[in-house]
Amino acid sequence: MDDRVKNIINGIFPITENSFQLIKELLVFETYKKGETFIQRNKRNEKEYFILSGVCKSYLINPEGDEITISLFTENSVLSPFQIRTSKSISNLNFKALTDLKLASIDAKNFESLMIENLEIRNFANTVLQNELISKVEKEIGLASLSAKERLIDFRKRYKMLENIIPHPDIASYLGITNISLSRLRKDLME
Amino acid sequence: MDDRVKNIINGIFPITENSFQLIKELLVFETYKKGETFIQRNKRNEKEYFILSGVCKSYLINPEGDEITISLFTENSVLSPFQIRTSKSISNLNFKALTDLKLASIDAKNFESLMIENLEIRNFANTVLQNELISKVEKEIGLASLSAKERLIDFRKRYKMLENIIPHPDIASYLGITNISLSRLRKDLME
DNA sequence: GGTTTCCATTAACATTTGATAAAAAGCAAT
DNA sequence: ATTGCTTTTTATCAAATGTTAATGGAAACC
Repeated sequence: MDDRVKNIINGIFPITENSFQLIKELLVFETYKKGETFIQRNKRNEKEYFILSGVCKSYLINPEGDEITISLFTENSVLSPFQIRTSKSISNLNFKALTDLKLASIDAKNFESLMIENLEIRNFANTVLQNELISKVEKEIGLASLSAKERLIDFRKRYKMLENIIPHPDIASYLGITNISLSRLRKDLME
Repeated sequence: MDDRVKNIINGIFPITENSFQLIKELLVFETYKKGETFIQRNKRNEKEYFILSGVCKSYLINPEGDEITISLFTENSVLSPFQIRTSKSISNLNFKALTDLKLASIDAKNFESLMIENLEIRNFANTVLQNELISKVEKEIGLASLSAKERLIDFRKRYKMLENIIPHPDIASYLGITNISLSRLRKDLME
């Protein structure tokens, strides 16, 4: 299991075995069942996560009571942006498992201590932050310049098999449409 | 003019006079006329900017040849995210002045050298990066969960007088709608 | 001053998307 | 297999948005 975390980190910013040992000692493993909400709004989350297997989403609840999918997080990625705990709107986000989920977590305060004393870990965290920003800008570009049908086509490229694994309403709200409209587009794209 | 830059920096992350002097020596002042594109796609931009006055946008050109507004940047803000020069999609962005524009620029390589040797400046740059990410997530939340009319209402709150200053087609594409639709919504909101 | 270009609004029509309800298809547990 | 539950699809109608084109006005240019 530890090796899975090492692979995730090295896929983002390679670090030495010594640096990884510092992280390894602090790792805690967690599992959640499909449908479980494991971070709730306004409950300060003081952990960073590595996704070992499964898919989850960040979401918020609109005035009508619907869950709006903001981001999707897949296997072998880092879940929460490091260092960002100050924004009110972001702290309102919930996180829910969309499939059975295996996570490795690390206490945020402990991790920040590591960042201060270890340049490699700091660079890793900074790279995560940059990647987050890049992916946001890319999604921003997609939402602003593509039609719903084009966004679905783009989604299929970026998230391959996810359409067969997670509930369609979650995909639909990620794309900014209803699940009925998603169903129509799916039919449309089958010719 | 230097003081303007100092105020912008201190509004984001306060630094000492000594640290500011390091930046001050490297500042170059630039002006652009309304409508000028001052960063063009694929021409690597090796500067960071402080916006002293005016408004500008980042945009890309879709296959139909239309300009799609991605972000708006207003007076007293920092324009380009530090350290992010690697993403292909982001390097495809253009930047255009939407009003007459006064900028202070600093060579990116020089600035990075300052970041390495000066902790305050590094923290400032990191805060800019975090703020960028926060604002992207907030925009993402808005685009996914609000109707076009609600997005316009939100836009008016966040950008106050901008609607009277910059061309409506730029606002419309920022909101993800056509300028004709924007015109209808404007009429609608006047009751 | 006059011309030209760009911008904002409006109208008419086509297309897309949303809302609601109902039917069909999967899936899990017995 | 059958029963329930959830998810996905389909149908119908209403609302929102896009497209094209025409109009009027403001700003920029010569």
